[in-house]
Amino acid sequence: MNGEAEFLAGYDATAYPAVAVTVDVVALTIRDGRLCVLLVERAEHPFAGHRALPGGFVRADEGPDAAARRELAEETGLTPGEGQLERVHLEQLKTYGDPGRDPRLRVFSVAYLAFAPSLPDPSAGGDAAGAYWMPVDEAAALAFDHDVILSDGLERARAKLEYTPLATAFAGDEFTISELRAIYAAVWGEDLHAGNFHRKVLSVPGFVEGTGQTSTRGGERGGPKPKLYRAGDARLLHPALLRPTREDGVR
Amino acid sequence: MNGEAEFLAGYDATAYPAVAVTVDVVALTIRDGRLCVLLVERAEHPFAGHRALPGGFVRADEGPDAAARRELAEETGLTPGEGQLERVHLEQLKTYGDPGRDPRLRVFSVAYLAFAPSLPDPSAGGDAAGAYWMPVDEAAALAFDHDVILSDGLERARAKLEYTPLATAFAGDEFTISELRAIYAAVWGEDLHAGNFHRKVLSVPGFVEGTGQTSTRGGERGGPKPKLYRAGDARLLHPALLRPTREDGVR
DNA sequence: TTAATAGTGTCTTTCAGACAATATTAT
DNA sequence: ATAATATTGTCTGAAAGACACTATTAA
Repeated sequence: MNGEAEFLAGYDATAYPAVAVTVDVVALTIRDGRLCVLLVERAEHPFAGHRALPGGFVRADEGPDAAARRELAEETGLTPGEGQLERVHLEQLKTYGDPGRDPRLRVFSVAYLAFAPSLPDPSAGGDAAGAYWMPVDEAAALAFDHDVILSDGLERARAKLEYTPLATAFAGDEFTISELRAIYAAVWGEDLHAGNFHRKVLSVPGFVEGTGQTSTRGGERGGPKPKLYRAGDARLLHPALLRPTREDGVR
Repeated sequence: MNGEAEFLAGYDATAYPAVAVTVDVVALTIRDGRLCVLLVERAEHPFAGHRALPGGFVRADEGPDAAARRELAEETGLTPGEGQLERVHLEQLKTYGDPGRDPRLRVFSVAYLAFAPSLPDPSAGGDAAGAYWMPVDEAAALAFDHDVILSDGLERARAKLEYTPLATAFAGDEFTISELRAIYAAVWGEDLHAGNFHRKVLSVPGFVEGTGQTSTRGGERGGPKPKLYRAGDARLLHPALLRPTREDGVR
């Protein structure tokens, strides 16, 4: 059968149950050295009082990418055009559409993954009274299937840090190698050897480029003033930075 | 604003334009040493006479995964329960939902990627008179945005072969190292060094396991009888088999 | 001074890739 | 016999990881 073709040729919108399409965003940032996710507090049933990923309906005149960026802007209080929101890395994660995942009607949710540099508390901007950043290891019992979505997003984020330079999306314009290492440590949940990490990062072509500048201060507990770097022009890391303690082969 | 929550609380199905959700499948197989994709011939407008990826509407009682497997079964003539269809690897690829991608109504398509061992011609089974396997390098000018979906699917497939043992999903139950190498060559579009590939495959834990058997015949143009292997229990290849001529870093 | 950090050097092991060599089989 | 293939061996260079070392700075 010519599935889609045949179906749509005879499609009558009123003959089928209503379907809604939303976007949900797994927005990650680093705060105080911990990996945090943006959550909202639900006011309405179902799951009233539960935490959930920020999200909303895809409007008729926008694609899902635009909807995700709009939702992220609404929840974080960032406004388009100032460069901040544009610097947030946003990519599609996966679509969740099992029957019953929303008790009210059939909802397909296109989930997105966002990497943001440290942002002000979302309650400051917008009307998101119940929005905040929460460490990912404390984020549980989320509404709907958002626990699964968050888990999938974290795994994707951890994998992406291996073979892309996206860790720099968590940092400011200029950063030190130590700050970059802290990002990897927060996302992967394990410490990395400082010396080997330093040499490795500088050896990957296009990962970072030096600014020629040096930080005005050393570390909080001593140490020399580190050099400053900015993101390079590589889109893939080669060779990749592989996670350490991944059990071989995953049988 | 509590995006999804607020919206859905006040959701009235008749107050919003109709939205449809379909699945489209990029089903890949190897035929005569070439990577091929399953296509259908469209009979109806729009894009009548054009080729398209097989797909169809997600029914009310099934999730998108089940819908994709059902569509694949309908187009290939494979029937569930015989093991053949179950051995096809199927994974979600990406969702496409830009306004205007279907000229009739708003359609979100959840695309899937399938790896199948060599299958009979689809015209034999089912009622898919206009369905066939076509080499991917000849598949162009597809309906809707299916060129983009196919391109995304091919890139995903090429990447997956690097760090997963999914190449074995293109092979039969038992295969030789040469056959496995031919699969890599077909998907990546470049020849691989026989000696190095052989040693590499056997050195990755859990990639393949020997059957103790030997092929009954050597190659068509001579050579010793090769040993037979089956898929091992690894779900990730470590270390990975990286593609050769990828330009460093991709700036 | 003390302790912590930045950055570099060294060594070992693993692995990728080039290349060679040998044995086996279809034609 | 000839040519193609399967399989193993050898060598070189890249790269990961463990560890050590020096220089610099905050407290």
